[in-house]
Amino acid sequence: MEVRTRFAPSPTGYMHIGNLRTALYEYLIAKSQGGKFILRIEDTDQERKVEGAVEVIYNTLKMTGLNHDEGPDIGGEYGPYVQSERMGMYMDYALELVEKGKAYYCFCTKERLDSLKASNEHGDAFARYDRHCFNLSKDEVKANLEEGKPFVIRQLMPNEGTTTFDDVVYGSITVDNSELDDQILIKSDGFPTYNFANVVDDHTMKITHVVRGSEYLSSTPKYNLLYDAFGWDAPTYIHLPPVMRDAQHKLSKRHGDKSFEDLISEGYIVEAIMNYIALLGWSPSDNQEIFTMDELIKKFNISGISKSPSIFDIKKLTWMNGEYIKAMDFDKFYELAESRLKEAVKTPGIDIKFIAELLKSRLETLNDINEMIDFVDNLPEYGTELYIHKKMKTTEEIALKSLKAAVPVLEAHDNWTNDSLYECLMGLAKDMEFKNGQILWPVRTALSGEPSSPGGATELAVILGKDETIKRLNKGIELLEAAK
RNA sequence: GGCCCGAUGGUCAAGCGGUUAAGACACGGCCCUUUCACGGCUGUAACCCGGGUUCGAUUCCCGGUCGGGUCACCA
Repeated sequence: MEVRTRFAPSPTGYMHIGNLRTALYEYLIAKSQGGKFILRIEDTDQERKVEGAVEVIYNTLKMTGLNHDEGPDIGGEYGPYVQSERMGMYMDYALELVEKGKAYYCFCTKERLDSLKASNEHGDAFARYDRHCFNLSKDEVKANLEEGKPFVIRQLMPNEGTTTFDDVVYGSITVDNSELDDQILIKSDGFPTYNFANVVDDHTMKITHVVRGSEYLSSTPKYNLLYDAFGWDAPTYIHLPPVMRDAQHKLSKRHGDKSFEDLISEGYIVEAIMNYIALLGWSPSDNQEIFTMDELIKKFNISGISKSPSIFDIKKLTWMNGEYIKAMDFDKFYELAESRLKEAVKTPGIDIKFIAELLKSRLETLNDINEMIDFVDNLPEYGTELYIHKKMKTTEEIALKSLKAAVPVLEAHDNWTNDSLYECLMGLAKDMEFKNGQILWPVRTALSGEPSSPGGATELAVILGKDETIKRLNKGIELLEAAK
């Protein structure tokens, strides 16, 4: 049988990292077995409707390469794929259950339900419905309906025995049926509850593997009973442990955790994000860590999914992002970095591409760019202690000598390329009987005004050009003289 | 509170009755080097606790602790 998984997000306007990982796993489970990945939009909550939110979902799937085989935008055999467009069917299915004696009308008012809860000794959250309306006779039900009394339809749970289901990652789980509440299937406004719509949709869309967060683990017996009531085969369940911010909190946008688009705008690479979240809760049978999507499809297996929650570690993502940047071919990197480079360097005539080459192996995120090269436009204020470097064997005195010697030599030098400049300064070091570092470190420092820079002395000289280089060298001399 | 689930270094994680308990991130050190970064080498650091079962438990069973989830006319 063909494997069919579905991603069923609510359009909230952003892509939550936990949801994205769920989508990834759903995609991988389907694709690793040659199956189909379906997109269904769960927009029944009209109050939470957000403008443009569905587009965010389409865009994210497109960007990440999680291409769906069926969905609202591309159609398919089992549509519609937007839940709000499927409203007609749920009532019929619910009535079918009433017919079969597996569900019943309930006319209880909110007030009665509330008082039921209030009288519960364990607190209002723990009260189960008392089946008051299950005892209504056919005639009473009929009379109520004719009267136009508002009603809901409830699922009739067995009051004895246990229900067991198998989850691929958590194994066999059994609960007492007495724990199960007669949950509402159809609300008084005629709309289905999520629980009911989900089962009907998954079945009618022929979903074979239901992949979702572990928060649904405890309601799964109810779903299974629903499948049984209809006489349908239940799908294979794959529950996923949550992605956490720390040991006790799930990742949540509301508490300031980053969404997918936040990460992108902070300079993270799509592929790195996907690679990283693939490893949050799943591990391959070998030690591979860097994966292309195709490799993931090939290597993904459900048995590698873990049961325990994982904490989202931005540091490891950042490391991985750096790996992706380093491995990327230059043209692609330049394309991604260009706007940030141009934002960071405004001085005309600067060779941005050359800077990009220097930066590529030094960046962890694209957002590091600005901070790393803002010295190009403006030499920062710096103290002369920067000239002191133990390993380079430099002191302020040596630095002053170096800079003073370097200025005339460089003024006379015309071939302003890295190799030529390097040769030139090395020659100077030799003439002065200085160590290489004793020339190069002071020059680098004078040119950048920073303790570290994305290139050495000669590279910075190339970036800045001859005039600016001489100017900054003289500035360095001035500062060192003043510090004497 | 009832029920369900989980627990290996700071983090991600391998492990599936016998191991010197992998690997990665982070952190420290060393090397390379014109700083930084890259690269290479290296170090610190873990089986939640108590009972069983067993010749032998990180691994299996039971109890506890801690953490999470769930118990809506929300999804």
